[in-house]
Amino acid sequence: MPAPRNVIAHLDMDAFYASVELLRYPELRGRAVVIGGGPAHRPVERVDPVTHALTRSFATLAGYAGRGVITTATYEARALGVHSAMGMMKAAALAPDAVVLPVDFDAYRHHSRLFKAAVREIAPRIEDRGIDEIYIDLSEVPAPAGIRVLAQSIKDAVRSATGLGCSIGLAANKLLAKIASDLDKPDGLTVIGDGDLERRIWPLPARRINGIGPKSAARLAEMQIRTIGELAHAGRDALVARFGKAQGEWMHDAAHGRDTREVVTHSEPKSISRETTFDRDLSATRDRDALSQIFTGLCNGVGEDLLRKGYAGRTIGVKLRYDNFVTVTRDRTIAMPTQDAAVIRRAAGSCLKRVALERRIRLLGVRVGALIPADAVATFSNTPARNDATPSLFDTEPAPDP
DNA sequence: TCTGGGGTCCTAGGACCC
DNA sequence: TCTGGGGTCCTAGGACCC
Repeated sequence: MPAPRNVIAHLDMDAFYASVELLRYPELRGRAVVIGGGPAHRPVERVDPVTHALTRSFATLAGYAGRGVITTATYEARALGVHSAMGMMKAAALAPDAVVLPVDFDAYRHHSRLFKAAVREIAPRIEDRGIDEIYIDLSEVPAPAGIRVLAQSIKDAVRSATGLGCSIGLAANKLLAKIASDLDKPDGLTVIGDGDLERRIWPLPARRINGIGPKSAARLAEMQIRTIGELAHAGRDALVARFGKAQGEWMHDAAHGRDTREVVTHSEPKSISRETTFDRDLSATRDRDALSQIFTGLCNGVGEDLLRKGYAGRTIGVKLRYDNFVTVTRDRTIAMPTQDAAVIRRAAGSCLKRVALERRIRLLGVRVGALIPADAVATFSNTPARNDATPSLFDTEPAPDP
């Protein structure tokens, strides 16, 4: 009888958005390409009237003006120092000749479904981690030729289903599998076995642990902790003293490669939101009409999303970001879950009345949380809500403006 | 030339309840 | 007329991830 094994894979698509774009524009292969910004930078196509040959002209970063960040860069662009989340204008200074393409989420979602379906054919237990990543539980999947061969067959299946490459990390848990998938990108296949922790994981920066971000990394650096190995030797008590019990103990365990999280094959959404950053910062007084229109549009958008996805929610909130990048949120819980844009707008409008509107605003968002499936609303048992501002049927007051 | 949009989870204080 | 205490809900902010 074979010993029970725990085999977890983390699969990460290589430069996903950019790679999907290269499927349609193969002439860009080998060039620095970045994805980001709005539809204004769509390539212009021209058919020669005589030869009927199709030529496309692409926008470059040099001609880019406006707000926005890079969502994905090809490896050629990354070699020039451009990376995701970088402002477009900063990227333009580094790589003026890089081609810019607008984001096309519909296309990425389509290819996302394709690659996940291909993986599911081989290994049905997968956990969604967004559009371009999954964890795969391979513990029960037969691997007569070994797990490396099994992982390679998954990579092959993804490529034949989509034409796209991916990197896979294999380990005994999600934490190590995630680190492993990043070790040999692109087109990687990395196995982290029981004896590999000290040699392959400990030299890495602490930041590579999923859950240690820039703030935690900076605080660790203050303690002279920069690598995962240094974190492992830091001592539980010192970490608990600095970060609190939960986070300190978690960090210590993570540095020792310990992680007991399951692969979660199904989850329900907790919130649905829409937000937008304006082309220029808006004033609540001078741009009142524009702001009001945007606000209504966001509420309608969230309402549509709730309807389409089949959810209703009772915590309605707004988010504002001022010109100085300070962000505030306000929310309010109503008695009955809703998916009605007018109800959302009324509740969100009342939240808006509780924020300062002196500074100029660069972002406005609307969120609905505490979701339940829409078909469960009829049987929703209403725990008497405090602070309840649900408008009744008799409430004829017009919806407040922002 | 600053810094998107969609999410999740955690913390912490106050209200409220038993 | 100093000092309960545990549990849940609500709200605001923050860290982090893709």
